[in-house]
Amino acid sequence: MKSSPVYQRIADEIRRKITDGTYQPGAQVPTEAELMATFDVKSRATVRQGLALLVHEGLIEARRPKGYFVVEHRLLVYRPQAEFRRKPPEVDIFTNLVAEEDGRVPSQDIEVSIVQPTKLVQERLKLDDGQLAAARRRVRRLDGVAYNINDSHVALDLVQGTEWMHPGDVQRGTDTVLAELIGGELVYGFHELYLRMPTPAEAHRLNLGAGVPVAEHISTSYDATGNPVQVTVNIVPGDRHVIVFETSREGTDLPRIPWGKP
Amino acid sequence: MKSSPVYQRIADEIRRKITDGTYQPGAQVPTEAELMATFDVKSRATVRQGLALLVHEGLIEARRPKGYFVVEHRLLVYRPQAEFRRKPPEVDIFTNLVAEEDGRVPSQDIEVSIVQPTKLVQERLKLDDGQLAAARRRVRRLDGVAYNINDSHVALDLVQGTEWMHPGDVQRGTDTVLAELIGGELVYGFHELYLRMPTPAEAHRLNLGAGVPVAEHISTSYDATGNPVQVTVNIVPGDRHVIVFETSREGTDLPRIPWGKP
DNA sequence: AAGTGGTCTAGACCACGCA
DNA sequence: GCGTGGTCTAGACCACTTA
Repeated sequence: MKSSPVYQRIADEIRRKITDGTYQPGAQVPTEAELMATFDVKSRATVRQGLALLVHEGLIEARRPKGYFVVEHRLLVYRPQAEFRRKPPEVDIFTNLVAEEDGRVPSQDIEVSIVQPTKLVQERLKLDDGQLAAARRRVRRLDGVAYNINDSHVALDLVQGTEWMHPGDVQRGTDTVLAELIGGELVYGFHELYLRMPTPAEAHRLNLGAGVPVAEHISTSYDATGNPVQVTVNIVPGDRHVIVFETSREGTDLPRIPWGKP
Repeated sequence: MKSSPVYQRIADEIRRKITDGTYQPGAQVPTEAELMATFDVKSRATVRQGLALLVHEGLIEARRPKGYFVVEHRLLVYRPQAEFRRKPPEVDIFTNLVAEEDGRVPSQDIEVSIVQPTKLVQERLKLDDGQLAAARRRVRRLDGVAYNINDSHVALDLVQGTEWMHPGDVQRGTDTVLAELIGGELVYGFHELYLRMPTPAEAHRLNLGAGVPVAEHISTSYDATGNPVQVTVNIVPGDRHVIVFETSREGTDLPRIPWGKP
């Protein structure tokens, strides 16, 4: 049995007090100076190393010049398949989510452009080399703070000059527009979730703390003939969302099971 | 325009070379001593601060005494709903996953116990206060290295003395056993994904690097009458898995869309 | 103005694993 | 043995925010 480094013991002690409830979410933990005293450590670097551990675990955050505080999270429900569960999709998934929260005001920035598709998009949409795509980029906010990033892509020749490319809210829903254009509903969704730490650009756009991972959610929508129509890349921050979906045995109707936050 | 701190510039420079392919996955990045020279920095602490940034972004890892290296990931497909897509589930989801990889040997440690249910389990299984649960804990490995952790819970009185509590492989599949016990299939699954950094215990059990997030995947299975039967908590490391699932419009059969890794 | 964390210096000794 | 990163000391000055 060898003893662990001092900075580890500092982190372990504070972590224990967080998980056992001694330090509640939102409460302040000791300052660097206090920790130097209680652990009889001679250098700030040592206690800072311990605190950095907890910061990168997403347990605490620094609020200068107050000190370090236990983080508190308010999670929204993020439902990848929601668009398939109501017909027609009279409301956007996002506004639907927010309905479950009270008194917070949703908004979104929308930006539409014509792009050379990335390899990711090209592969999933089965685009020919050189074929262009239209991109509809959204940042969705609640009371002004960004909640997630959502970039949809379709083949340019499908939507050029249509409502899909309107850089603002589309009342009927963009999926309805797409359904008209292809002459049929989007009936099938394929979802991939990649878990990783955010890039600095994402962390900046979404105001993410140091210990907050994201899911890169790539959703590909198909029509009834099995052709891919739309690829959407969502960046979903782990500190604001719980991702929720349902599955059922083939040939079975989904029972409606109410779900409240745990 | 104010200039960024030195350790930021060091991290930015190396990150750029990783994302643009100058440093390929598995390649070594400059050592601390080399970085001190090229950035004309006087203290190891400064370059270490920059490298720590990249470590916590999951981009590089230290291999003592060689230096720092760009991480490389091999992702397995993790399909939360797989159990609902074949009948009977002749193979376990996990062994099914591994079938998509070649030449790696799957194994699992299984451990069964009787437990006081956690609040998480109690709520989802709708257990009465004091009602006990059975837990079936698995660590699933590939070539000996842990890939994920999987703890299933059911009401004790449902499975006491049955095959479900056998602490080893159950050839017929535990879901088949459950179906027999309740006299009907598990037809519906409700899935919650929480993204976070691992606890030190999880990081140790799964051998996770510093910048690797996990998904806590809570899957609740229901029978045809809408009663919850089983709650499974999976810890899914982001550096070894892509989480994949499908959705379809109500009343629509899923087309079989083949999927290769991107 | 005071106190917090943010950045950086200039050293020291240690632990580990490869040649 | 040698070079790597891991841990720690003992300072310094700065930036920010709130009281």
